[in-house]
Amino acid sequence: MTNKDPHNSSRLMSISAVERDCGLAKDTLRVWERRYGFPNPLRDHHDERLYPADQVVTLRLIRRLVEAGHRPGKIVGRPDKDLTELLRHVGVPAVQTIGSEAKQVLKLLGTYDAVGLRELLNAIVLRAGLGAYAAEIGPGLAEAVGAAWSRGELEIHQEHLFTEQFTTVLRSAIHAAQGAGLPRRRPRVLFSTFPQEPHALGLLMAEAMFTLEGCLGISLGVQTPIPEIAAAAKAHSADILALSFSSMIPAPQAIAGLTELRALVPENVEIWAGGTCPGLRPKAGFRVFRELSAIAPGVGAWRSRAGAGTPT
Amino acid sequence: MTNKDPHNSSRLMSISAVERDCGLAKDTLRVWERRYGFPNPLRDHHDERLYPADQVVTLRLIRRLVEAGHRPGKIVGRPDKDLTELLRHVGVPAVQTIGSEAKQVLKLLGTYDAVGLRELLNAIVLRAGLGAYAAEIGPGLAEAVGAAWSRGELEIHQEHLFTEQFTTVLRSAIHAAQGAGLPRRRPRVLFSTFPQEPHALGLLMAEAMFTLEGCLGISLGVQTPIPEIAAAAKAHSADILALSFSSMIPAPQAIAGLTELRALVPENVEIWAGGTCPGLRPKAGFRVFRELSAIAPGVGAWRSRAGAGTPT
DNA sequence: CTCAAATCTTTGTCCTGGACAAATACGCCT
DNA sequence: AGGCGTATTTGTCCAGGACAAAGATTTGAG
Repeated sequence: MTNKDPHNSSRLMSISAVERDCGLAKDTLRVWERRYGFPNPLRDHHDERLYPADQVVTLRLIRRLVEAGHRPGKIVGRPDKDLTELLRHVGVPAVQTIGSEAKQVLKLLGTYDAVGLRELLNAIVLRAGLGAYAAEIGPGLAEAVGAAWSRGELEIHQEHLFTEQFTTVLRSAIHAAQGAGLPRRRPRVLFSTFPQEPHALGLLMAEAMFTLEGCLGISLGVQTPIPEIAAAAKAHSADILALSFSSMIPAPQAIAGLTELRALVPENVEIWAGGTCPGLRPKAGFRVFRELSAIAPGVGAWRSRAGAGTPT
Repeated sequence: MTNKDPHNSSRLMSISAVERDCGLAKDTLRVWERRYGFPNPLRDHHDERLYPADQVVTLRLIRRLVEAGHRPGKIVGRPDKDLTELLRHVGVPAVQTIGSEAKQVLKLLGTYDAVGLRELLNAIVLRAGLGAYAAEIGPGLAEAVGAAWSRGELEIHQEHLFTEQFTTVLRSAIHAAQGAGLPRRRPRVLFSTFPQEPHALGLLMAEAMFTLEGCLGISLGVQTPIPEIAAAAKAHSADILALSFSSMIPAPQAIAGLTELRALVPENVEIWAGGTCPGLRPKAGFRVFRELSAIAPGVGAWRSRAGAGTPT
């Protein structure tokens, strides 16, 4: 067996370590090298790729740009300077409004202070409220952390740590909101993602927005096969199916899945899609929410449409 | 581009879907086919593999056996009957003592009832206590869920859902225990895993055990590079580094990592390894805990060794 | 008889280079 | 401007070979 990995040492990384670090498949790394001449790794004595640290950082920049909708052919091989310039124009521009919190988060991640981070996030959610935390501050902080990672200022496991703490705080805030005064009433909303989509963050943020509107929420977790989503919708007599997408799924596949789902559930069950999937357009049979803030009015509209909004 | 996936339909799965389902790398699936003649997928019009559902179930059985230490060469290609027979002899044998809870869990997973599952787990942790929940019931339930998955009675996303709910409940119980009366005192324990190890469950169960002993805990999350573990140990002046392993990491690599870590931290910092890594043996420089129940006496021994056990 | 060192076998990961369909961009027409 | 057909880009898959790490087995020493 040959378990290539320890090469994190001495600033040279094996292809599997780069795959873990950058989230780029080995096949993709190899085909980019063939096509664009980058990355350009060294080789060990048995011709296995060894990626220098600086190329890994460049790959991180590329990864972010591709996620934001840029095409590899246009950017792979360009110097870091160009890439950072392009990156300036992507992402949430509201970073300055949460600049001080973001700085604190990065500092806590730098000192491996998970507890401090959780306390900070808890303080933020208490001060700003669940809505702002989920819809504005959260995405802003995630953006800041992702940007720091792509600049090489953070390691991937620190981003994971942030996600974990952020998720924990958000989940418990949702839980608290569900238990609080406000009586729960329809729509009954079912949350999940398609099998190709492992990201839970967007889903959870959506869940927060629906919870604030007093909806009844049921989370299936991520990566549920489409037939099972339909089955669960029936079992729980859901009114709305909320599906979250990132750029992991290409838009046509998302649309195909949504259409398939549409055919499996009754007409009166609505399908709402959201997330950061470049090029996902609304079509007959489902709605697309590009902003979390659009959820609240959407729920209001649903309730007017549905009549009085029958309790439970 | 060619994003192979939707083939979950019609009971035929693409190689990438099987990889996700079974946790077996595409390369591994192909080389098993070449070497052992199994799996034996159909091909689509462009010679791409299409795995029938029954072969996928067999692959799940094989996956579990390999995880438990069996060698592929001895079991790949054997009929399901043999595999199920072998599986009877692996895993926690205490399943009957928690049979009724396990049955409830499987039922709740079957009806996609995440909330009910969380309530059940919460009830269990309150009744049985954190220690029994983390050290006995948890592993037993995880075992039961994994076994049901390998028998084809559960889909992989349902196992994920269980893990998520179990983790949430455990985390909040740990949190509650930390806040409760019992004053926290040394040893100060730092938790993490090596970069190749993404499983958080074992780590969290260990954290529960240490918390019950009144230790000061710091979790770095999973997949921390070794130099960063050492740096965090220094920054937090940890007394013990607790590392968790599953069969994702082969034993020699775990030992190499532990030895590397040993060289990076002062002599007086102890390194404790645990988890289900077949063939991980204690060596000079670090201890190996095969059972969670061994942690409590271990902490007691540490405190006697360290003198009175200085507070904070 | 126990344990460690040396030898043999098994096994997962990496390699090259080719292929193609899905995804996207572009140009055209209404 | 917006829908449709064509051209280009791009990620994933394939075959088949190679090898070192992991594990099993044998050998040798105390």
